[in-house]
Amino acid sequence: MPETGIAQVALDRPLDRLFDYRIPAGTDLRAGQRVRVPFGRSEAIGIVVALADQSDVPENKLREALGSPDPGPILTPTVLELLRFGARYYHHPLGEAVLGALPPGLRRGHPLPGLTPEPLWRLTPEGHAALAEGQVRGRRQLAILRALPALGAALDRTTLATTAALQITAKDLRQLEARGWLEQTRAAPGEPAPPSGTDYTLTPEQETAIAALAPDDPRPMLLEGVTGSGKTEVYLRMAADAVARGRQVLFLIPEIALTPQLAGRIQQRFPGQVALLHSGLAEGERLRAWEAARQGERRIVVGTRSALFVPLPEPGLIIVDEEHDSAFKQQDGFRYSARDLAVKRGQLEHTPVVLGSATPTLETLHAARQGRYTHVHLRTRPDGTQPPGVETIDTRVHSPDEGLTAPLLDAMQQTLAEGQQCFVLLNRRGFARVLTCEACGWVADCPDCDAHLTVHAHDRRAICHLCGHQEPRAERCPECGETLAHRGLGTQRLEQALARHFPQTPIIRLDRDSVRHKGALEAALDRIRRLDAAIVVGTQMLAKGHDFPRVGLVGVIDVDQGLFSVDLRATEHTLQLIVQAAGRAGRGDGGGRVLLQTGHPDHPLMRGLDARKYPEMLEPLLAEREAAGLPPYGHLALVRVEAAEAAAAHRHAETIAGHLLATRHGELRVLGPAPAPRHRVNRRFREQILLRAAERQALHRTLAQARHSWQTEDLPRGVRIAIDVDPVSLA
DNA sequence: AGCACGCCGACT
DNA sequence: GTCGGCGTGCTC
Repeated sequence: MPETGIAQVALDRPLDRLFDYRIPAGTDLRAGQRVRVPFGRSEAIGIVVALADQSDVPENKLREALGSPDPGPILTPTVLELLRFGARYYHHPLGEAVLGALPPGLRRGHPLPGLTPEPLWRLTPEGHAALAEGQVRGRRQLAILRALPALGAALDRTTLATTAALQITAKDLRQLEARGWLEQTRAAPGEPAPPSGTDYTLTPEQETAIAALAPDDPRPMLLEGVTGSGKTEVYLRMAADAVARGRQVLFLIPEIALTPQLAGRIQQRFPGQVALLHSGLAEGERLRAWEAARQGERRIVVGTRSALFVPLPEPGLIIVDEEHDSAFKQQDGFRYSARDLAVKRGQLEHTPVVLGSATPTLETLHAARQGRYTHVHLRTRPDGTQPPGVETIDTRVHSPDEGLTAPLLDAMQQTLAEGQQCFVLLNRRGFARVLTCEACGWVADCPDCDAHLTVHAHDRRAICHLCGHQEPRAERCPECGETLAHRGLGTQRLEQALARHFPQTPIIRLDRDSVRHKGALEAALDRIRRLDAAIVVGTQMLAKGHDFPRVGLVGVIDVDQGLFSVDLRATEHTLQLIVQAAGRAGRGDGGGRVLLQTGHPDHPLMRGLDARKYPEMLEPLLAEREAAGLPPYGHLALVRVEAAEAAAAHRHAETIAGHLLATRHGELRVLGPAPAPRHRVNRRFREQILLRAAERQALHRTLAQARHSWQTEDLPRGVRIAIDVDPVSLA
């Protein structure tokens, strides 16, 4: 029987190996190509990872591949290499990593979509006139027309939809065309549209930053710039250069839903050339965007974490905006950091990487100081304003009532009187009210998790934020029969308290609950931008990337919570939050104030707070990390063991720890096992082991060998083990 | 992970 | 008498 070779195939199973298949005679399979294969009693879709002449698998076990849905590879060699690296680095099964990099449709074996060029739409003179004369009646139509630049430039449907924050169908556009208000034009790739307005002059710092991007320097560039310093314009110019050189740009952002403005701005600058990729897209849309990027049809890919693995035929530049954002770290399954792997991808593709942030992580700053990254600063804002300083309010002197102190209320009063807005931040998500008995101390807990149930203002239910468990809200204490009270402060309650203090002032709440519905965030952002004096209450979400022109004051209700928490990065994250929040204030005229309510105003960390000196502020943190051998000076990995019973979780965690100790390399500490901070979640118990190594290599060798040894011995089934390399949080 | 095979309780 | 519980074993 003539042999044409062996394909080594990655499959979407949590199995840490590849499967060999004979390539059918007359068929050509290549690395990166999808294959349909018989697997056990059924079939599966896999990706050919490598080809070989022969296999170690006994001849009688080898089976033949069934064929490929594609004419050739759909993943480029570099993306495949990146996935192999990632699977090795994060100690995750290759098959899950590789198949996870595909849009869901392709993973299930659907054919690649055909690409039909999307038309661009622009205003006709009649449309322009109709808009100017207020003849456009429908709200929807008005929104669509308004989203278009006044004259000339044209946008595709998706760009229009992002800009207008609407679902726009082809039918909507054809209707407007029939009215004579819109017309179609052909896509003309290559030329970016001019920056908003006509004469956007770059600051000298922006010019320097752009000039500093040397395509042949293998080092990533840290672009450190305060909020409002014009990082986006720098990105756009760099992207335009790459596109002009015939290259593609990969632009990673933490969360599209929170920053529709940025995505819209990129799309407006490169009409018809942007592929937008995020989990909010419908499956078909996502698939088409992916394919358009893969074919080189779209020159700019804007996307969240998972967009990192999009194959690009002509890569030229990778940008990671808000590089400090923890959304770049996947928190389950394949726990990769898209930010770190973006740096790796840049190396593999020989493409410059730009990491931008107002508040870079300690790791990034450290790398920049060591010269592993180039470092460019944008210190001034094009509009000449300065981020405000930070003031503290001593909560031991001014005791808060429902979270609010008198000095904060006074300052808000004054700010509102000047026609400016106040932002009030509650720095922890899910910090809502709990049901408690003031007589005996009973608290309503989740039956399945280590968590209190929280109550929301509207419905009559109590909810667990960890597992979603719901139950009717009890009125009386099951222990002693007393009437139950609602304790604790959530954004909802804060909103009510503020409404009592400022009955005449519009109050907008911005948190995960209030923006759950489609378009709710856009509506809220729009309302904030339209209003003058107003109060906005919210979580961290409020401090992220939005441009608000009239914020005169930012108040942080309980800064201590984050600043003095034990978790590895809590302090760093809180400092970032404060700086980002300060960046929201004082963008307009008249400066701005940042007020922090704290019980420790004399703490060195508190006294050192200055939003204008972010890196200096981190010095004490860096010193602490160095002394403790923590990142960026040491390297961490977390091994979590989960089982249905507490004793089993602990026993097996001990076994795993034993494997780790036995295979220990270099300077490596095995800490634990200890119950994980949230020991019980969803009726399962979790133990964790922390590994700390001076050298990265020691960590990886130990993990690889220990994992091998615990996989070859049989652990009972119900026990699950997850490895988190470079964990963002130890919780 | 799926998906089967395999040996013990309450039902048409 | 069987339908079905989820324990363990394998997938090129």
